Amino acid sequence: MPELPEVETIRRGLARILPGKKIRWVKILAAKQFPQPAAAVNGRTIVAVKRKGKQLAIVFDNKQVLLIHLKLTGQLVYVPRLQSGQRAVFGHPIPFAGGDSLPGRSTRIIISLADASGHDAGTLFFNDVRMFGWLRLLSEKDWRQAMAELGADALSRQFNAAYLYKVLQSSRRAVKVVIMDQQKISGIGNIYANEALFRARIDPRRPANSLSRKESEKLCQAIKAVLQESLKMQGTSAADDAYIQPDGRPGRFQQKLAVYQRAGQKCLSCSGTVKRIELGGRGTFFCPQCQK
DNA sequence: ATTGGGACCTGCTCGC
DNA sequence: TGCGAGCAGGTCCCAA
Repeated sequence: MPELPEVETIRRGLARILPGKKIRWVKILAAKQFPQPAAAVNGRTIVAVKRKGKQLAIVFDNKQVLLIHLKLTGQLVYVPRLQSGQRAVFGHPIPFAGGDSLPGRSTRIIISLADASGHDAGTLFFNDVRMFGWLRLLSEKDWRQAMAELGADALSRQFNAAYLYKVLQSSRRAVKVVIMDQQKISGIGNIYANEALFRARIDPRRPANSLSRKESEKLCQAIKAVLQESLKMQGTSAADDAYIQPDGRPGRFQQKLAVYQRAGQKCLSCSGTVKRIELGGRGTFFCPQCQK
């Protein structure tokens, strides 16, 4: 599922492609996911692609913003210009896109692009098997307000040990649930919450306000480290995971996962076994021997 | 106020 | 072999 490293990888990919391009037309196949008239963005030129937490923002020349949340299975795949009638075919299958060509079974929105002179400049496909993701066209003001409602981005300078300690002190919910609360810290989802807590050797069930300053610092460093390492490997395309980059390639950080989806397997740092429990209704993986 | 649980969705896996 | 139940999970919404 796209979390901070995956969404940032997508942002970087799109930032190389989209700025300077213009929207020719938009085809909305799932109105629920983009409940505005497609014509609202026609003719707009893209000036930037931004991100906070797990949300992407395509900024237009008129300051309006197309805010995108991929939720669990959303994909943004860019296909360069094709001959008319030709379908995009990749050298490797695109998970959940309905095969190795686009549009696929799970394509929900198609955005046709043009270069500055109005010629076809490729197509952006929004695929989403489970249809939880969404796109919204917002004014700059509404976008800023939506971003202000998110907690500090986990890779920003604003998110540091002191910030995390303060957040943790404010709740006695399980520490894992709290670090996944997007209103407190944005960008951390189930994979990296599990991985960061393992690296920091902290039991995910502990009440957030039971962590010392020292433990908060350790956890903060673990969060930053795991997010940065994953980003270097273009994110995690785990089993059952729809995440791919805009060019269709998967990420590689799944090779580095220490606990996520490793229930029953040997802990990588002790003789124990990775255990799976449920916390806040979500699968939680940890090593009961290492994590206290 | 905080917290827990269901709803939203689809495709895949599993058991009968 | 075929079918239905169960499961996965980010976020929102409601209820206790």
